[in-house]
Amino acid sequence: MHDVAAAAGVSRGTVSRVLNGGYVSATARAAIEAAIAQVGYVPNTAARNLVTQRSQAVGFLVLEPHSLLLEDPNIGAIMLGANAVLSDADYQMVNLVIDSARDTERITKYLSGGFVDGAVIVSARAHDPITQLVADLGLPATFVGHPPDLEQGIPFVGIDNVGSARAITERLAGTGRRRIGMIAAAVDRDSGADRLTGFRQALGDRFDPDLVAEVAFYHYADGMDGMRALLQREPGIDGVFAASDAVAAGAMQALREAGRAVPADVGIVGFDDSPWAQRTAPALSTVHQPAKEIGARAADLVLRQLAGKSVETAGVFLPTPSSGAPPPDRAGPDPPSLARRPWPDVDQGLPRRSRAYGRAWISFPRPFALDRRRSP
Amino acid sequence: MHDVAAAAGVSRGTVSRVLNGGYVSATARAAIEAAIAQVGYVPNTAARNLVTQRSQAVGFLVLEPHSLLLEDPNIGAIMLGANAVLSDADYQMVNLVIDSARDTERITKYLSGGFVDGAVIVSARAHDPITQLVADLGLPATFVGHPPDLEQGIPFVGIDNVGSARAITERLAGTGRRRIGMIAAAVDRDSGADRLTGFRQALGDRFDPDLVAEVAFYHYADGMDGMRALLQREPGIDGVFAASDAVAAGAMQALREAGRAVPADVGIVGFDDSPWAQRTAPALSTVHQPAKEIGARAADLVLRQLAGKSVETAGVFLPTPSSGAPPPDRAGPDPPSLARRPWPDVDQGLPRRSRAYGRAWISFPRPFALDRRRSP
DNA sequence: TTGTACGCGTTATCAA
DNA sequence: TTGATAACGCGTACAA
Repeated sequence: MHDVAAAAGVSRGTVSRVLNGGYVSATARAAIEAAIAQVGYVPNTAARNLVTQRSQAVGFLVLEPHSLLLEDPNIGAIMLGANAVLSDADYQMVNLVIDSARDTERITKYLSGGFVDGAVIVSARAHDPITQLVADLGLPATFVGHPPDLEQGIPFVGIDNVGSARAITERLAGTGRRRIGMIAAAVDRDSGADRLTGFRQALGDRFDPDLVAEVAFYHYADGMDGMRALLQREPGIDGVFAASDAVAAGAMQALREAGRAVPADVGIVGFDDSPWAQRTAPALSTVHQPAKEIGARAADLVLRQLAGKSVETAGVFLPTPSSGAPPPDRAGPDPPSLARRPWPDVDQGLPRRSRAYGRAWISFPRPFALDRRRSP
Repeated sequence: MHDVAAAAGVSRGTVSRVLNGGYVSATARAAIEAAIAQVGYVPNTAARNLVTQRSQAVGFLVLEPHSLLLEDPNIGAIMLGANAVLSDADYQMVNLVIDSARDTERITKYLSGGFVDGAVIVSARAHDPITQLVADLGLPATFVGHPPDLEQGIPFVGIDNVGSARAITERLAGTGRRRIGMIAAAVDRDSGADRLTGFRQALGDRFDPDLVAEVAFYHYADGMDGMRALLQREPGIDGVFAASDAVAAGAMQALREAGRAVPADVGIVGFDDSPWAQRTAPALSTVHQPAKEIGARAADLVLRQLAGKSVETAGVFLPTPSSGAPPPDRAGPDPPSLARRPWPDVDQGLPRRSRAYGRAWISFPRPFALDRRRSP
């Protein structure tokens, strides 16, 4: 900058003003811009951050194993949605995966060091140290999912996991399955716990804790393990609610290995409406989750806080999968009915169908992939 | 820091010394550490960066569409490998996806602003502006894949795509297929171009340009499109080399829709040995690519430059898939033979088998998934 | 409209 | 071993 000022024959203050907007004469501005181009000047962000106390960056915190970032298209889609909003506002999104005590330590430094102005936090559990840190720092943040009770005052955005899980379980039960189990993943996260709750609610008296296999993550491999466990406990199982599509895909693999036909012998439903749901054979019925929009809203809530606007700290529930109304951008004037509507896939653009069922929107490849009467 | 110094009754210089290591008396150190805890002091990284001219962060640049980061387990695995090495050295990896002119602009600022000390660059093409920027900045960097000719002096790490593609194509041809096509993705990247070259070399006189469908990305959807195009051009096609496993999975879906059986009617091979390869039915034969290690080596090369060590700028070719030797950590004393060996999957840990075939290591789920004589 | 000068929070140099 | 003090590169209040 010194060089630029010298080349343009002005003071550094004037250079700074043309960079940031201030009263500058046209001649001075022209001279400075020429000098900038000539010298190849780029502002030093560290110095700017130091004085402005801002970084123009927002962290995207994921409290899951690194591998899940690749496995789980749901997290990926949330990330994409957040990134779209952030880059649009000229913020740089910084991915921060916390998977160990060492990660926690390094990222604690990162967050407190002024590297980010705010954060979107995914998969936080109560008592996660990072959650506490964000609160202590007063870092503008938004949770994806229910916040731990501690952190009131931090907004969140999510879906009605309980209602959606209940709805798809009821649908599964409606196909005449008698022994219905669940592969419940990540019950230490609110999403996992809520989906289990919804499953339990749907089954009521018929709920059998023995038919719930708990696994750690929304992971293909965990789906295989969970399904094997269920088969061992109850060979007569004929229906399974998998906590995510990836889990469902793993479960189907385990069933194939066990020689069970899907959906003839065992019906499976998933959750997320991710690409997994279509790439299984047969394609999965699943709950549509507006993952990209969740990410976008979460990022937007961070940006609003950054702009000093007021924000509802109570939380935002996106309507698509759970409120009984179709997603806003596709909503017709009528209340949701059983009429089919075209539905774009999460990220492939392949046509699917969705239907309001109870309080949930369920996405499926055929009228209903599980109906025994329709499968050969 | 001022507060800490005051609370401990020392100068800021002494505080800085206990933070960064220097001669400090035990009593002073104790007093300062107590003060740090009491005040809840965290160093300001922006200020530190300003004076040290370092950020302890390394960028992971991907010059692909955002969605590919989710779709392509290969990029993901490279990222994981890089991140493991970087976090181990207490560097923060920052993900930078460049997918538009606006991204380029924002990330240019980010890179020139001192936000990162170095970069791992994936999928760069010649003449990518970012490539030029990195060279101009003198930013310590490593390319994954061949570097564009321009940027000599920047090291790279890759595999022998030509040789591997040739080997697996020869294997495919060896199963008796007569009309063999290729779905060539990303031919504007070196990996895509090289795989096409290898395919062409393997077929020699039998190479028919009409049987090559070029698609933009290593994408499931592109695989479907490519396969449809091939089927239209040559209904009698009976073998396909897909440029990646995701492309192969898409191609299989298209074949399924067209009523062709795999591998009975059409044999397919892929590339990457990613989870895609196992989750298709039947599972794919594919070229094993040590993606995690590629990422790790690339990150390591950046770190070495940062440490001022000399680095071979010519490039590193990892031996696993292409050099004719088995991967270092699993290599026996003997030269590779046709004997089977157990092989852990890229990230699932499921057992697979690999075999040296010509210059490439090929990973497959059965003796050879394509052998017609072995499939019903 | 412009230049001057101070301060942002650290590290590094030097003399003590 | 410690304490002053000068950078680091920039934004901005203030004076001109």
